[in-house]
Amino acid sequence: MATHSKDYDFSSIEPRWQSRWAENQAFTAEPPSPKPKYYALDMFPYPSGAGLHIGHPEGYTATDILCRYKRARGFNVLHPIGWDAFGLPAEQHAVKTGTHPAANTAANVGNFRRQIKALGFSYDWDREINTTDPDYFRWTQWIFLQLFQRGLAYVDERPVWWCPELKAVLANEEVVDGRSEVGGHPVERRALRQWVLRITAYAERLLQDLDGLNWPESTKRMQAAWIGRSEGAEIEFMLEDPRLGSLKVFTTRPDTLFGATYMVIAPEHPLVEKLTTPANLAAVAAYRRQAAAKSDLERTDLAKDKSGVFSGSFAINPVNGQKLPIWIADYVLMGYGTGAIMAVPAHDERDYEFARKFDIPIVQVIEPADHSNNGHGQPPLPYTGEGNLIHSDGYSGLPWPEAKQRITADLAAKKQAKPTINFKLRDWLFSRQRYWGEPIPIVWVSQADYDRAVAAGISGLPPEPVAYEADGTTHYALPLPDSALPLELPEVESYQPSDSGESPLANATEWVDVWFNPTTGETRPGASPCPATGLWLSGRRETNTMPQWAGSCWYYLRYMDPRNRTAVAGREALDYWGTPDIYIGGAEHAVLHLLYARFWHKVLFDSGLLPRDEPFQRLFHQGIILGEDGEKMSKSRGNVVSPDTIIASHGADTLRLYLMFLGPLEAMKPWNPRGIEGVHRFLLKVWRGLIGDDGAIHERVVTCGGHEPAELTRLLHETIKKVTDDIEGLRFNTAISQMMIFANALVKTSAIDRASAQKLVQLLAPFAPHIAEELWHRLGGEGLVQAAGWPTFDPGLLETESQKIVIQVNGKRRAEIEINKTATEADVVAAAQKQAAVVSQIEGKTVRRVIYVPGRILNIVIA
RNA sequence: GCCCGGGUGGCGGAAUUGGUAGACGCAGCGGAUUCAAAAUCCGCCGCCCUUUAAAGGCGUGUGGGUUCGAGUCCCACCCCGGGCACCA
Repeated sequence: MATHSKDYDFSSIEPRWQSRWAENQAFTAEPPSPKPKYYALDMFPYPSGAGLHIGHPEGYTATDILCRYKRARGFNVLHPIGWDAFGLPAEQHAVKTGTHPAANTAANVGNFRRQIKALGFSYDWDREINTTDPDYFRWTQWIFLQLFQRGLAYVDERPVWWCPELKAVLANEEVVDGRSEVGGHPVERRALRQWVLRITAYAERLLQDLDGLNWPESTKRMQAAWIGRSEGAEIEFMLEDPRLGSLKVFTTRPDTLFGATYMVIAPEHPLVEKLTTPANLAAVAAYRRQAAAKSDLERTDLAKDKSGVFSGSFAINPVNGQKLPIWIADYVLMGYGTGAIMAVPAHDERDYEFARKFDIPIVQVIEPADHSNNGHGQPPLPYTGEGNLIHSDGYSGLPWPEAKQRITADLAAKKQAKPTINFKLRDWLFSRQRYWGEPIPIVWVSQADYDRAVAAGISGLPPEPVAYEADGTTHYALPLPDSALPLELPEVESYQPSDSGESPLANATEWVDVWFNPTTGETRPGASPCPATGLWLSGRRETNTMPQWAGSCWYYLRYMDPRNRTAVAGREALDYWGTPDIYIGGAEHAVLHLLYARFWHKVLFDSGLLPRDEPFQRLFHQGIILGEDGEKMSKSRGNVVSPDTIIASHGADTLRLYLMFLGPLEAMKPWNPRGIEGVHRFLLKVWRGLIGDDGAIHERVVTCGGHEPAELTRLLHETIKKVTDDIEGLRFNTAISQMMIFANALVKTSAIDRASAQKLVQLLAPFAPHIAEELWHRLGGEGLVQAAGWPTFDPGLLETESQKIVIQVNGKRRAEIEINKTATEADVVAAAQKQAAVVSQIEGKTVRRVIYVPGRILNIVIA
């Protein structure tokens, strides 16, 4: 079955073994069994037209090494791949060419598949999935309906990013610095009806559960910061004019309440109109118009320069009855807390800046605790550090955390405050006005029809109806029953969104306007007469589609049981495979994808569908591979390296090895085209160390024992230990170094036992599987190398009788001695004192101290 | 501005709990082989002083500190990369 090449001919060896693996179904995951399982997950790619980027095989090689290693160790391995194939680039291509995005997507997937197969990854191709496949997105839609039913999906008018150039609505994450992420076109704000998922309901758990995860700390911190939990209190301020009621603010610093000198409400705050006195009407109106015109970008970018107007009204400070002027300013955001604050300029940088600009009094109420000791006057304001209260009747002298508790409790007793927790995390804007996404399986009906559906007892309804108002009528959301899934995309004439921003689906009137039977999910064209029998409602389909995140929120579940027709995945598969044992992918998904997937997973866990409440126990980010010039690879820079080129010139094994040898997996590292020769030479060295010029086994490989030098045996066992430890720790670069060291010894040795040679090949197999299979076969190995198990090392062989001790004088290395392991400190000192270099250093000096670290170092300290 | 991560030869990078800095590889230099070249093999390869060698001095971004001993720990600073950015 091996090739007949005499020298290392990767171009014939690699395809040969790839087809052999396919024929043998070598990487097909076994059904659930008592065998231990190992599930390694790659972030599946978006199949772009550009083909595989060198960064893809970096992470994929890492998981492949782990999987091949685990298979050798007897694990039942699940190593799947698929395609995250909905998305904007395919849609834009469709708009441009008029061809269906599915055609383009299929072509790209074909290209990606070819490239990935050429790298020899041990994927279970029977489990390949594609998010655009109706058999797949049927379950994406099903999960959406679970969210809907649990009251976690609702509709709302939301200002969204509209890009006139792309004629598309963009999500926040697709807008960078006021421009579209794709193409860099300017964007503006528009209010549109949107689906929103209530991820904030899970904020607390999403934050709490980060604790137990084996993730990069930086990623956990980023998620925690994104969720942004902050503890404080909502405090109610009565308005000076009691007819106007009260104003609620959120603050994390109730202890500074005596320092409040004004209030601020956001320009969008509902009380703005009531609070504005006639004299200020014009100024306020002008300011609101100005604020509304500002994009979020401008609002944050011009952050340095505070702006605002006085409303003319006052609020009453609940602790001291003082009158506080109420300002309107856009540095307060309507979307957070109550959209109103109490401003304490002495202890908040933003309030300080504002107060200085508008000449508002600044009252200090906290002083540093050690202030009285240093006696150097007041701290510079604004002072945001720790300290004790001053100028706060009844609380002065208290440390601030205690004052915070007491003031909150005292006001709470009077029903003027309540302890509150706020999150920065916002609900997830879940709809897109696009064609190439999962249709949202919802039909809109009138209130009367909704009531009829309720009366008919249809299932899947949320606790509260989801509805919106337009043109004076209210529309109610009815879910498609499971039996009507998948809801497929209709054919459309144009993929171009309308200028109004509605999805291209809105133009598919036959699909959109229907007679809908909420019990069976059946529909009939709306233009035809209402069917005579059964419950038929006049409905309009939802025309928004889901964002690209949807399909990737749960794909790791589908891999466990990808052809299941009746569930996301069968219970047995879910219980056996659990969740991935490792998930490797780029750090660019640190927040959004990983947070959204955690959210969905928790919802499904709450539905009793999943055995565990976190999807990714262990997460690892591979680093970015930069171009030769140290810059990010990009077409425009012309520094892109294609895997195809390298495979053609050096082979997949060399590419895999080199990607791992570049540096630590997590590091950002530049591509050096000359470095690849080094690892290629290493493979050649292994080949020539084991295979003679005639293509037969090299004469140094002996079958009868006793000829292999003990040194080589010891090095082999050191190598087994090092490679094993390094694979477990994802330190592939140093594992390869160690194999190189062994290869250097191999070509110098006169003899190596065949069993030792086979062990070397087994160690190499996860990294460079093709050459390893070939050598394994030529060395007489049975079957595939992965079936041969994993070599173990003999700790006894790693022991030596003598040891090297470094001799230092005053901490500087002066000599080293080789001495028996049984030597005592006195023996070592005596031996050291015979060393010429030591003698010349200590001659005529007094030895003050001797430090001996057994087996390592002897330090002689002299005066 | 705030929060992380990182600065080690010409280059990518190694270095247990603080214990020989520079493993492995690239590039470079010298040699062997060759008519010649490629490939391959052998040797050298942090910097400085020294004709050479021996010996020595200096070296992990900068400046201090702790320690018998610091790439590793502490303090201050500089530079690079990433994230967040009026969230009260």
